[in-house]
Amino acid sequence: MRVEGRKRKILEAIILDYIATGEPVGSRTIARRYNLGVSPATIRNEMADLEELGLIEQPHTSAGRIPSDLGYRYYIDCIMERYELSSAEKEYIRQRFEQKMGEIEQVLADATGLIAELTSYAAVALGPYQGRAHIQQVQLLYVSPGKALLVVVTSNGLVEHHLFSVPRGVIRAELNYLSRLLNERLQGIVLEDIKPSLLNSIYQELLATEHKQLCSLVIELLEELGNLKREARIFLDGTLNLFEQPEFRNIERVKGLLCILEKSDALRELFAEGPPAGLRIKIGRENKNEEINNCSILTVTYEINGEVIGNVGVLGPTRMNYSRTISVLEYVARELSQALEKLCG
Amino acid sequence: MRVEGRKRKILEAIILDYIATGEPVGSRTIARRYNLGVSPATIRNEMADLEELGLIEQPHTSAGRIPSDLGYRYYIDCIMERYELSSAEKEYIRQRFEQKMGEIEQVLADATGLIAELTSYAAVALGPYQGRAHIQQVQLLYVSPGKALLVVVTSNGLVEHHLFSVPRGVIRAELNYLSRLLNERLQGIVLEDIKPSLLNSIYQELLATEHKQLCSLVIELLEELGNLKREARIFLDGTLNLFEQPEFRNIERVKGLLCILEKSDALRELFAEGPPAGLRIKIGRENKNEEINNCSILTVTYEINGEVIGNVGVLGPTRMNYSRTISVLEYVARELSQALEKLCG
DNA sequence: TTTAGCACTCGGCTTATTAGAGTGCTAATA
DNA sequence: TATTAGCACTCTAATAAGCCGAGTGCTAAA
Repeated sequence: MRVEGRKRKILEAIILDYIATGEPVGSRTIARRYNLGVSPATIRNEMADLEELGLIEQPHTSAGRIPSDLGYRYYIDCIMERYELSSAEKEYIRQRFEQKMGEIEQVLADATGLIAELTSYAAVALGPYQGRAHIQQVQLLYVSPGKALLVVVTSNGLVEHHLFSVPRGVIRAELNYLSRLLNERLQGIVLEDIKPSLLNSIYQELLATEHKQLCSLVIELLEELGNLKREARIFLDGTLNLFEQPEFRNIERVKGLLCILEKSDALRELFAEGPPAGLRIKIGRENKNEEINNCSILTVTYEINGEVIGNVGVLGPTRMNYSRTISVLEYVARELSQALEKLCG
Repeated sequence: MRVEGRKRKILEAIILDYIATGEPVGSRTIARRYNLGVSPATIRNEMADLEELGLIEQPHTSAGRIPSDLGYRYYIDCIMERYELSSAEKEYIRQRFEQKMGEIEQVLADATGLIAELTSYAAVALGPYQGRAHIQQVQLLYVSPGKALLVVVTSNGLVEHHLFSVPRGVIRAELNYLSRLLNERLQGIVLEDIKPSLLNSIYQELLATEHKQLCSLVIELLEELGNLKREARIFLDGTLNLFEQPEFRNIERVKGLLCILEKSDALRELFAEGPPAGLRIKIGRENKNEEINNCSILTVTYEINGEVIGNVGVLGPTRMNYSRTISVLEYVARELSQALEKLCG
C-alpha cells in the first residue's frame, strides 16, 4: 500500500492530532490547524478514501476519524519522522547511568524508572537473560552450625544466593573443599549447558570424595543452579502513569491492565518474544491479549559485548507518542548497554 | 461512653449490615433482618440517639445510616466478638508455612500473599527490622580480576550482597585474609552498634596490615554494612483486591490509593509506627493521610525468639470485616513467627 | 414507652430535549 | 476534472424534567 501526496499529509495530520488531543479529528479541524490549502470538503473526500483503505475509522457516524491499528502501523513504518532528543535530555539520561554503579539488577531497575519518567507510560525491563552467561564463581559459605549459604556469580554480574540447612556436623573446611571442587567443575560453564548428565557426573565425583551426608545438600544446590537461567527477571515502573491517560478513565479497563501487569508470566510473554535484536512494536490488536486491545507495546533489546541479554520497553495507549517513545527507548537502551558493559564486561 | 441494651444491638446491626452490603442501613431493614422485637419507628428513635452520640451518620437526609469512624472504633473496642477461623483455614495457613522453607524474604513475601488471599484486601509486610540483628558472617569473594563480592549474613537470616570493583591486582588470598579479619572484628556485632568509631578502628587496623590499595574498598564496604539496618523492606500484595470493593469504583480514589501503595516511604510510615507488640488498628481519618480517609489499616507484629522484628498488615476500606481480618492477621503472624524461628533461631 | 401513620426529603433512574460537531451528497464553480 | 459551498441528516453528550422508592422525623394514639 502506498499513500502519497495530500492523502499522506492528511493521514499524518489525523494521527498527530489524535495523538495530541485524544479526540476524533474532523475535517474542519484539519483544515484549520494544518494548512493544506484545501477546504474541509476536499479533506472529507480524502478521508473517505483513507477509511476505505482501513487506515482510519469512525467511532460513530457523526464523529471525526481516529487512526486504526493499521493506520498507526503505516504511520510508524512509512511516514513518521525520527524524534530527536534534546541534548539536555540526552545529557540527563547519560548522567543517570553514570551515578552510582551498583549491581546489574539495580541498574535495570533504575533504567526502568528512567523510561517511565521520560515517556509517561508504564515501563518494563526483562532480563538479564542468563542462558548464555557462564558461571564465574561458586562458593559455599559457612554461616552457623547447620546453616550454609550458596553464592553464585555469573558473567553477567548477577548474584544468586541461597541459604540452606546442612547436617549440623558440617564444618567450614568441608564447605571450602566443596567450593573448590565445584568451582573447578563449574567455572566457565554456560548456564544452558548445565544438564542432568553434567550434574550427575559431578554428583558421582562428590560422592566418591566427600563426607556422605553432604550429598543431599549437593543435589539441592545443583537444582538451584539449574533454576538460575530459567526465567528472566521483571522490573516494572510507572504503572501509575497510565492513569493519567484519558483512555483509562474506565475502571474496568484499568483493572484488566493492572491484572496483566501483576502477572509476571503474562508480562514476560508480552515483552519477551521478538526479533533477535533492536526495536519491536506491537500495536493494539497485534497483541493477542484482549485486555490490552487499546495499548501498544514497544521494546528494544540491550546487550553486553554485542550479545543481546534482555529488553526494555513501554506499555502505553495505542494513541501513543511513538516517535518520542522510540527515541527514548533506543537512547536508554544504548546507554544501558554501555553501562552494563562497563559493569560486567 | 457506654452504649447498652437495645441501642447497642442496633448499633451492632447497623455496622454488621453495612459491612456486609455497603449500603446505608435503614430502620426497616434492621427491623426485618435482625429481629429485635420492636418496630422501625422505635429503631428510628434509637438511631437518632446514636447519631447524636456520633456513632453513626447519614450520607444525606433520605438515606439510611452508616457507621462513623467513631462508630467502628466503639464497635471494635467494645462490641465485636472474636471471629474464629475454621479449622480448615487454620490448617491451610499452617500448611502454607510448612512447605518450602526458603530465605526469610521469601517467607515474608509468601506471608503477604497469604494474607491478601485470605482477607481480600491489600496486604503489606515490613521487615525484618535489622537493628537488633547481629552479624553472623562476613565474606569477601573473589569474582574476577578487578571484581569482588561482599556477602553479609545476619542473625535474622537476611543475606545482603554487593558486587564492587577492586584494584586489578587484588588476589583471592588477600580477600580471604581480609574476610578473616573482618569476621573477627564484626562477627556477633549488633547492626545498631556499627558506628563511625568502630568503623574507624577497623579501618586503622586494616591500613596497618593490609595492601594499601584495598583501603578505599574497605571504606566502601563498611558503608554498605551501615546501610543494612537502615530501612525495613516492604512486601506488598493483593493491591488488585481493592478494586473489587465498591467504594473504589471512583478512579480518583484508586489513583490516590495506588499512589500511596507505590511510595515505600509513605507505606513505611503508615504501617511501621505502632505499639511495641501486637495488634494496631487505625480507622479512617485516624490515619493522617488524606488519600486513605476511607480506609483502615490493621497491623500485627511478628517476632523471632520473643523479639519484635517487623509487622504484617492489611489496608482495606473502612467498611472492613474487622473481626475476620484480625483473626487472620493474628493467626498468620503467629505461624510466621514460628516459621521464622525455625528458620533463623 | 412504643408504634402506626403520614407528610416530606432527596438521590438516582429514566426519559425527553437540545446543542453541537461532523458527515455525505449534490450542485455549482474554477 | 478537481474543488468547494451549501445543506440535510445523524449521532453523541449534556442538560433538564419527572418519577420512584427508600428513608426520615413528627405527631398522636395505644
